[in-house]
Amino acid sequence: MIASTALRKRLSKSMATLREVAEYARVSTAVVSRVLNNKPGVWASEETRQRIIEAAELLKYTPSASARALSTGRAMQLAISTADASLQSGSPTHLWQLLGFTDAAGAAGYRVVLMASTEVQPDAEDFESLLRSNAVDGFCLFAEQLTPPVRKALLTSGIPFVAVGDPGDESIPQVDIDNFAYTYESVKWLAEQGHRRIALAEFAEYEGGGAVPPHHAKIRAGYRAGMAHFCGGSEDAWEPTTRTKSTDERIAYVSGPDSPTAVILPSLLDTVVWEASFRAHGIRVPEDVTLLAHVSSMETVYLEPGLAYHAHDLRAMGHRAGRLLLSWIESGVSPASRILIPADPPQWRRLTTDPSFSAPTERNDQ
Amino acid sequence: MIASTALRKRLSKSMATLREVAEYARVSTAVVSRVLNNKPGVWASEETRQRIIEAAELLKYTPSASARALSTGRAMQLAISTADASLQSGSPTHLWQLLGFTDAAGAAGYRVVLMASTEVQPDAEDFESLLRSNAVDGFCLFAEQLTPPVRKALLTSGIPFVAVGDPGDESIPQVDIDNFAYTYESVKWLAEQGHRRIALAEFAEYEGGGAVPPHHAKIRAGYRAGMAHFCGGSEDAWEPTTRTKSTDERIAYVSGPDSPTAVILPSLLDTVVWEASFRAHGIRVPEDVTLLAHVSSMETVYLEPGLAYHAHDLRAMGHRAGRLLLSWIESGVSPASRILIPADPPQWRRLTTDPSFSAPTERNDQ
DNA sequence: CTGTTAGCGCGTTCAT
DNA sequence: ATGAACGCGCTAACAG
Repeated sequence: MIASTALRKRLSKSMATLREVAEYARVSTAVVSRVLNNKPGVWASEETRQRIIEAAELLKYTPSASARALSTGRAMQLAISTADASLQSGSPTHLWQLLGFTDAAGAAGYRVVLMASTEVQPDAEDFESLLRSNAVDGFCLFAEQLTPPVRKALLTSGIPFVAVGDPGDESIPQVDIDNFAYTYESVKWLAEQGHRRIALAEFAEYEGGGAVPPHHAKIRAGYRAGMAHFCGGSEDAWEPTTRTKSTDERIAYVSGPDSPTAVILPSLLDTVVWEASFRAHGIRVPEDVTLLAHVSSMETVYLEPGLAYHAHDLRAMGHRAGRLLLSWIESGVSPASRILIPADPPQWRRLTTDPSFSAPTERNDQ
Repeated sequence: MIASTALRKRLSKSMATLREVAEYARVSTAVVSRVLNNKPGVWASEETRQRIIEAAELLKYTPSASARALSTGRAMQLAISTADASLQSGSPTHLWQLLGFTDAAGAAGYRVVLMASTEVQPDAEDFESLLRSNAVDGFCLFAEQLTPPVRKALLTSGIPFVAVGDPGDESIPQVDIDNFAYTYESVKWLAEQGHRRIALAEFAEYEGGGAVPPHHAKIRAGYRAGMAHFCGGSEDAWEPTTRTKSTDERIAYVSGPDSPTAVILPSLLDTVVWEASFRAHGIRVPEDVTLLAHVSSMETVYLEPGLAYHAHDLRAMGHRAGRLLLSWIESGVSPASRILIPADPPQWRRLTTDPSFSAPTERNDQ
């Protein structure tokens, strides 16, 4: 086949093989392999050792990934599925987790392969066939992807995998934000600012039939625990949703005499929308209403001055997931652990060109 | 080594090899390979052919990626670098392009590997070593990543690659939005709505020393051409920047007697910010000022009713880039082409719960 | 301690 | 039309 022949020629021109290095250094391939891989028990004459290293450098030797994979049975590759609703919709949240995961993999010499999919739910068969092809050594999944069939396929195959987020099953290796403590601390901080009537605005995707996602349950639990401890309890009306509300409804939430004086919001976009609604109607932020944004630490720069924020590091989260997965792969035994990432303490977004601004009762302790 | 032994055992239990399929079907491995790969010149007795296929299915045979790669010299993998400022900052724009690229790769049987990096500028050595390791057959880069050293490394190596966006060099294979026509059409549409004084608000990252990015130059050229053709020219003051302006400055832009009556905005976030500024100061959108948002087609759902938008399909763009790269890989010859993706026609965002809203002088022709 | 050799699983010539 | 044999590049077992 012509293409094949041409290919080989091109490759043999630019690629240095282990054999070539060995010939150049006048030793056998085995020694080269052992020296370059730092195998123990090689007190090779320090002189030949240098000769080998120099030869490899001179010839720009790079081991063939496929040959090594074939020989060792390890592809040195990790897979991550894109069959996720948030990711498909462009969520930076998942992108940061993905990047953090990739960092961890790269630092350990692993590559990350993206599993193609336009679906929002993964197909178990995709995992199985990729697994059988021996192209990857482990999987990373976002929590929502861990449907019963996928979970079963992964567990029975014995392949290492890790979940990012809260899959609602503590027995599988996972890394998540500590959502309970996170929201609890948000409430605590707002209480320290003098607030007692604090609202928690959440997404409402699951309204109308869907089940409450596990991480939302934890957020609510943390909120209620905080309210009970620091504010003498809360009311159901203080848990509005973010997406079903119009500007008028948002205004109404904070206008009554017993209405909340602070609102915890779950995303940057919601924060911008709520803030716009308030400012457009003469409600001052933070003087009249304090908005506490739950955001990623990468997003804080986009927050308007006068907002409070409580940030978590999603990239670190993905990184941690990668390391957990790698520990499984390299030890061969499932860590069976559940890692919760703590958040930084809440803060005010102070940077402003308006020198008259000052956040009320500033506090910034650990 | 214990781990290695355990590994082999696990693999041999769950993986079916070509040899096993051959033994099960009582033929030689060569025939199995030919039949399963649909090689021409195989009028194998239709009966054995069936036997082979059934055997493969029964044993859940999946070819070993590394073995095939080693044998054919093709890894069936494409690489995409993450060393990009926008991507690192969480840009959904690049994420969609990435997903589109992954779609195209997956459809052709290729996997996509993510090159790890926390940097915003890629290192040429990363590409070269990955290339030498024979782990990928081609590269996809975002335009900003194509710095001189990287470009040189790729060109001299002869490895197939493609740029997404505008690298400012038409000789290399690339896929981009047709930014000239895009902005030209935006102006045309606004002119059709009755506007004559139209502003173009851009990012200002390159102000203060940086060079004007190639795609911004095209956007401006399209804007000016459109203004010259449909509005009798434009003024320099109608090209403000989006990030350096405060609310007051934005208000000022549209408040004078000769100020713009329409503003073209480059992103969803800017759109939200400008709109909030206007509404907060009693400037009605779109009655007083029309805002035309340049967004991705995936984002239109987030636009407030009353905004105009002009969307492009970033996912399709990434897809097209993937196909271009694949054509290079499979033909062996550089396509040396430059593909420009057209945008959909501008539209009003009409969906609203407020029945009193109606966009002025609606037009929606192709 | 080092060199020789046998695979890893697949694609592909060469005989038949 | 089909089977036997070789090689891709590397690692790991076995000799020396």
